[in-house]
Amino acid sequence: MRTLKYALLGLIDRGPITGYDISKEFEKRIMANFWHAKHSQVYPELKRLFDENLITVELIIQGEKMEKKLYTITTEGHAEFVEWLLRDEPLGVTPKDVFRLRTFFSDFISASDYEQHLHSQLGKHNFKKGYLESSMTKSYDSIPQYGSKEFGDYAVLLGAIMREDSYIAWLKVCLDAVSHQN
Amino acid sequence: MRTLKYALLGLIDRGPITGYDISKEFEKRIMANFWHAKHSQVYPELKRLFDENLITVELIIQGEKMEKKLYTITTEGHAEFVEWLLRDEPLGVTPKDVFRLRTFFSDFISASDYEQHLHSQLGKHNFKKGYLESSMTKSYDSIPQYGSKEFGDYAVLLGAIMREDSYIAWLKVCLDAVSHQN
DNA sequence: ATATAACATGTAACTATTGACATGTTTAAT
DNA sequence: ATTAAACATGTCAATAGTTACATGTTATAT
Repeated sequence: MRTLKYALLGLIDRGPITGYDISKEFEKRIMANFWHAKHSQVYPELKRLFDENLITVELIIQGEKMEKKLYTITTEGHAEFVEWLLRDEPLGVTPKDVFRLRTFFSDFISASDYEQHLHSQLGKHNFKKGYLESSMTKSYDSIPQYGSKEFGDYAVLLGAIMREDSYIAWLKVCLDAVSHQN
Repeated sequence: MRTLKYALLGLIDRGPITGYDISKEFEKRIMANFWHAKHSQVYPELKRLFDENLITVELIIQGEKMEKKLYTITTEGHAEFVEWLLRDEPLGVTPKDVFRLRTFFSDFISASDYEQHLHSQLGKHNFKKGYLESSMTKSYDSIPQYGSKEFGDYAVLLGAIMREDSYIAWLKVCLDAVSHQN
């Protein structure tokens, strides 16, 4: 499906960007809430997009001699990206989730061991939710206008918070069910 | 991380099972709500678990001559599985989501094109939610006791329904935001 | 009877992803 | 001055996962 290709094209279509900054998006920024790739996957894919004439590259020097590569989208690149954006694909496979897998097999461990797991998970998801909510209040006090870059950022951030809320609610239901029974 | 290894060990630990039935779990059953593997990945992994002495195999004949392989867990296999179950691992990377990726880049398409996408997604997730809810009402009228196989089944099914609910709620917020602005 | 779907097990080639290796520069803090 | 963190770009080996190829059996419906 080459989804990484389109993730890169989208970022480059927003304006010239380096491979390093693209990798940062995947690892620390808003994008990390729904896509991920290591730099070892990003650099070869950029090379490939260049070979396919979907992006161009400009070598620039930062400071004394440090080299950077600035990638820019081509007309074909933009066309292919928008064509992908408009596609309506079937729902992909449900995402894998190791904690749900452990829950599925929880009958192999004691109620108190599973309860401990649930508390640990709750802590991690509450922490993540807190971080997401602070990003939200820091950046937005109202819903950005559709058509701006900010709308996309806002929508996926909101989606990430709602996903954490739902996960936390599920963990609490599980905790309730377990603790009322031992 | 070899998570597939533990997913297989867990299924086999519930009782002797064939590779075919394991594949069915991943593709059609409750398990499909949080893990997935094709039979082309399952068969080689079973071979590997056998080589590692974590499972044993018994060849049985179904009907006239059709061969089946029944896998059973060994003492070491059970020990390794429970050891994994009790592990507390850090939160993995956030799952990839192509629709969130499209939303992130929605400023490249018109409001009405994005609105159409949202309606399509809503249809798919509502359908999935309906299917999950019918499985739920068909199988459970109360919360199963912790420690039973049924508790795990129930918990992950409930989690899947809550996940769909949250996704649908998010799609509706996006739809609201877009339709009030064009 | 016969066709279709489900049962049953595998391999091979390819794509996607990760983790480790490898190297060098610039900025900010002490 | 020096050190640590961040900047910046790559490769390589291994693991994970998908798609297509390959083959044969049994049960169910027409």
